[in-house]
Amino acid sequence: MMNVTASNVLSYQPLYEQIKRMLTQSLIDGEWKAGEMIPSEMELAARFQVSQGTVRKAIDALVSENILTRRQGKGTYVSSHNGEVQKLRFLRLAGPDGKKALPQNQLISCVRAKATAKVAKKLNIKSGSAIIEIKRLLIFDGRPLIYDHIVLPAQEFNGLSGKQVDEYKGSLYRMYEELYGIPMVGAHEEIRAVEAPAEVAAALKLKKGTPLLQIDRIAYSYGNRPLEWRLGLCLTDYYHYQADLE
Amino acid sequence: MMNVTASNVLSYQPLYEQIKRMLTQSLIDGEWKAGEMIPSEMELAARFQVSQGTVRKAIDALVSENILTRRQGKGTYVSSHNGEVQKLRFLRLAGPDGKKALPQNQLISCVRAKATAKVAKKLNIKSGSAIIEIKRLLIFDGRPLIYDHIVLPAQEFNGLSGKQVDEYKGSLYRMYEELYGIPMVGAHEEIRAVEAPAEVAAALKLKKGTPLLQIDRIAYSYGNRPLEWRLGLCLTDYYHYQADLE
DNA sequence: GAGTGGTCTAGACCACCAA
DNA sequence: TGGTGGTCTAGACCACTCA
Repeated sequence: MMNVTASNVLSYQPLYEQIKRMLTQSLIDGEWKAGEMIPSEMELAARFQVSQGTVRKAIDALVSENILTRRQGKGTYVSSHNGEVQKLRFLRLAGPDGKKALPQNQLISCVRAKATAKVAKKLNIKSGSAIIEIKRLLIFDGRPLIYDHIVLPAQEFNGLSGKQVDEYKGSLYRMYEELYGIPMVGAHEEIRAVEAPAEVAAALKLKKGTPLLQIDRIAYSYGNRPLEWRLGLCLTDYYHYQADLE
Repeated sequence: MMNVTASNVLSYQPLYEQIKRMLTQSLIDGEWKAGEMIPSEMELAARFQVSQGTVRKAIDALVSENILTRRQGKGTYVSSHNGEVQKLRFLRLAGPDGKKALPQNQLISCVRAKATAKVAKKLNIKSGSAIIEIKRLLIFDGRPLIYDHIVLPAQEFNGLSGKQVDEYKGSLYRMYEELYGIPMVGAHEEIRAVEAPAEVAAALKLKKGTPLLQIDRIAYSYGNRPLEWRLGLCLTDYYHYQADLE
């Protein structure tokens, strides 16, 4: 067994933290891809020369971050944006009944461009780097409610085209995963109330100046690596954004 | 030791779930109040006739819900809204730097009234029950940014007056805890973008119709008991609402 | 030094799933 | 039936706090 007490005092880290980091590294290296099963707890315990309980605690932490998913009797899997529930994982908009539903997707444009200083900062890339810009409408119950402006670093999403966006009706995160091997595991959102700009008002068929919910989102892959910036403008007359506090 | 396997198959619940429920009941019964230390893990293990590890797992669950707080070397405490960090627990509004700060509080009114059907439904009380209505401004960096309308069931907050609201500058949740023994442990929020009504626009010194973030919050005490309804209207030019997704 | 939470182990047994 | 995750135990030892 590993000698716990001998670890460097100045950089003391519990064993399960170290194992958590090693598991994360394996995910970054692509040893296990989204949707796949990882080795059993006993196998991992043998690999890392620790007890099953310690591996379990490391996995617990990753499960609570929605990075891994346990299925009793089957195994532990890499979380993906596939499946009915997972597909809506990052969607916080719900109807009057509090229920969420996958919207329809209507592509407006998908072009290559160069990153402005503002965008470069959001994506942690160099100003002027190649980016891909997507604009689209999201349609709930037949009503266009969200105008999305999405920016991706072109280097990681090489060859992405509007055709692909169309094919993956509405679920871009599933597309990132399946076509580019990039699973998004978290996001940070800043929310404001703004007046609808002319272009957006026209697309959503609203009067210019109508109040809209502006959701400024940066999405991250493993290791807090920002790989998508998204600015959504939402009409919140029928639908609303929901959050739970603890 | 308790016989785990003998528990009713139809209603099988892990031991630690049962213990979690018993701990929650003790909190509801007021055995331990906000800010107080609960018995040590060994003491609880002896009381419930289980191992320390099982008590630990029950406490883990309550800690992850922010209901209990561990302090290594000292003990496990009932979470409260006191203290610098805890005070801002339910505040999601942050400045341009992403930092949160406790706002100043300016009371507009505090009156007794009867619950309309809408309010009664939110607070799960009978229509026509006595309620307390508070209106106030929250002031960040000298700017009035939030117009709050707060409704409480009068039965649980007997004798609450504007004077008390003033004394607990801005931190109502601390007041609920200290004066009425009611710790809020969670909340559900619905967020929309709306036009400022005349009354609110005047109070915040804005043009009528300015887009504001409307935060409709129900706050809960132990056992998901709703005890506060709050409708906040926020100017989000300088500050923004922030959320993290996983 | 005594008491608390935090980590780790080894092993037993249960619940669930698939073949 | 065998493999997976899930629960529970008993005991050792570490890290932290405070008197």
